[in-house]
Amino acid sequence: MSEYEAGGVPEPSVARRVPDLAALELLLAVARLGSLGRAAKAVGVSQPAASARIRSMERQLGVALVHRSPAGSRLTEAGGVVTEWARRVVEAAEAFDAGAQALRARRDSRLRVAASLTVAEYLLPGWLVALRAARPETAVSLQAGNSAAVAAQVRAGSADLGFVEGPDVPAGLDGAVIGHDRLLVVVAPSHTWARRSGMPPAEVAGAALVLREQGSGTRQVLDEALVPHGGLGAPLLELASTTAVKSAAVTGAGPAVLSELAVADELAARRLVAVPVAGLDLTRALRAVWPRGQRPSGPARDLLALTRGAGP
Amino acid sequence: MSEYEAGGVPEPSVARRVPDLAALELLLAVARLGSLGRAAKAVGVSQPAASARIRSMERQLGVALVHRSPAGSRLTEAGGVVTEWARRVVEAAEAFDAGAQALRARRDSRLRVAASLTVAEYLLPGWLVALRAARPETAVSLQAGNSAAVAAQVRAGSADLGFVEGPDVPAGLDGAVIGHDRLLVVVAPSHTWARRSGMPPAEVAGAALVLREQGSGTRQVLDEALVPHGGLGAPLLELASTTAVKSAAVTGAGPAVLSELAVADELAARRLVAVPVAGLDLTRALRAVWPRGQRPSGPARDLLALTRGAGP
DNA sequence: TCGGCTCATAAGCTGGGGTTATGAGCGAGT
DNA sequence: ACTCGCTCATAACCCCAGCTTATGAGCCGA
Repeated sequence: MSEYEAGGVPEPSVARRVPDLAALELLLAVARLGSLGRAAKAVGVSQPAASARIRSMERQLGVALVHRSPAGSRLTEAGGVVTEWARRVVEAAEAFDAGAQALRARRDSRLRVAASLTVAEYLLPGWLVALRAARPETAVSLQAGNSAAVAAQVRAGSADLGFVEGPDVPAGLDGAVIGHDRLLVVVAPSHTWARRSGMPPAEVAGAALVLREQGSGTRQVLDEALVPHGGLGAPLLELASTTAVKSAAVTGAGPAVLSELAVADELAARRLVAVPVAGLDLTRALRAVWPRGQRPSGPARDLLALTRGAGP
Repeated sequence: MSEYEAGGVPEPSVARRVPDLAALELLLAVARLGSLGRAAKAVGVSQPAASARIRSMERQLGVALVHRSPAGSRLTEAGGVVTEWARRVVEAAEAFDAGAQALRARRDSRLRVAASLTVAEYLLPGWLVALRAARPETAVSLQAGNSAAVAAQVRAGSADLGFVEGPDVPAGLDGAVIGHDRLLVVVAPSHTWARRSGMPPAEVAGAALVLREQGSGTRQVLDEALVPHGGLGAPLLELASTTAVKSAAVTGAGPAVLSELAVADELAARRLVAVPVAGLDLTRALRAVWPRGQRPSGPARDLLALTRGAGP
């Protein structure tokens, strides 16, 4: 739906209906500390400001969130639920922040990481949050690029640790498989395929699919995997970004093929359904890589320890 | 860490470092539409405002996000990665919004749902987002409460569909198991137990744990399950909210016992580690319930269809 | 060369959200 | 019983982030 809003009526944005990040953080602080005043101090504003902010949030949501009393403030039942939802938003923001800081920090960081887009987009932020919790002093810099560029950077010594996807360890590097990325055939729940269990690969190959453009990593994997099954047919749509493919699939444009990492949320929320395809292997390894012979140590080792079992 | 900020120095909030939700939405629109002007229209602001907003976002993050050209605007490499991170934040906000709207909407909605806290906090928002995508016209109202209250509401006809946890279907209602909620013993990765694989239940029972207070649902389940293993020992901490227990565990206060739904994020990001306990069954069913004999139809049926396989 | 798209710049307004200062409940301790 | 210390509320004021409209300047294709 949101795909088609370009010329149409601007759909009232969520931002209008969801409180500020600062307000959500304040709410979490109130939940934790049991008092507006202390929460105010914790987030660095005056007590009246905190009180007003919570009140305007209650007005905006149309629900009482806290019981205010001279003895302190407790969450209402609805407040507790809302707080939990708020926590999810704030956590996503923290991941964003961790990633953004790494992106900004160029050289001179204690740990310089180069990562493929898949890893950078879907896995790294979580690791960075965890790393920050475990080793707050570690400053991480991130350089995102395709697997070849990552390998080059690690080889050149401008990155201490790299993350790549693909079948082989790049030449001149050592590496360890840290997980797998599987491509899935996904459709909107309303699509006919959603009820199929176990499609023949040839039928997938012949169907009109929503895909990334030629040359993208996922497209390559798909092309190769389908060669023994008649090769990939003419695509329905070729889009330039994973996100675009995803929203096309969600809006029911047609079946798409995407990394399971990219669609995990959509699958969980049933916005998309995975269609099992019998005997089609669309798995590729995710690897951490480092200069040959130099086992990661220090910060690189810390980060590596967090990545075990990435991708299901 | 954040647990102790009450009296201390206010830690600079993420909100300061993460752009506005509106800005993130705008970035997504630019990514999707390929032009500042069209993105501006899509989110309902003027083109200069959009341009300025993106620019200030780039300044804030210290990274160029879009290539501006007279032919349109494309994301930079970093911009693509940032956009994906932004998408996560916006999606969490959308879940928040879906939940908040349901909470606000009282009677007269097309679908009145009553849900236990666990379901309301962790599962329902996702379902509501999916429902909104599939059936935008369905207005949902949500009433959160404990399982007894939910049963009462469904029985009284003030809710069309209820979600409860517990071993039995409440009297007078029909129901279907839609998933399971398992309690996990979790510790910070630095804790000694983090390396244990397969603890004896008796050792868990005897240890000083971080727990919810007496009378909470999770506490009850734990108490009962540990009776055959010597009963629950004196807790290390008794806290009033799931969130409080969780942050205590994350900061290393001690082992905690929490629903896997509550700690899924923390486990994924390795902020917490689950400790396997051999032969201890801490699973309880999550059920959808409805008035005896009245199979859900219409909107209730739609929602029910989305809940299959909730909880692993 | 014109028309249509792009983005940039300029000037001015507005209001949300902040501040400080102060008051008013409630409860615990002496 | 009084007072201290916490709670939250109210009032008056201020400021700047972000909006708007109006306009200009590149680039491209017909």
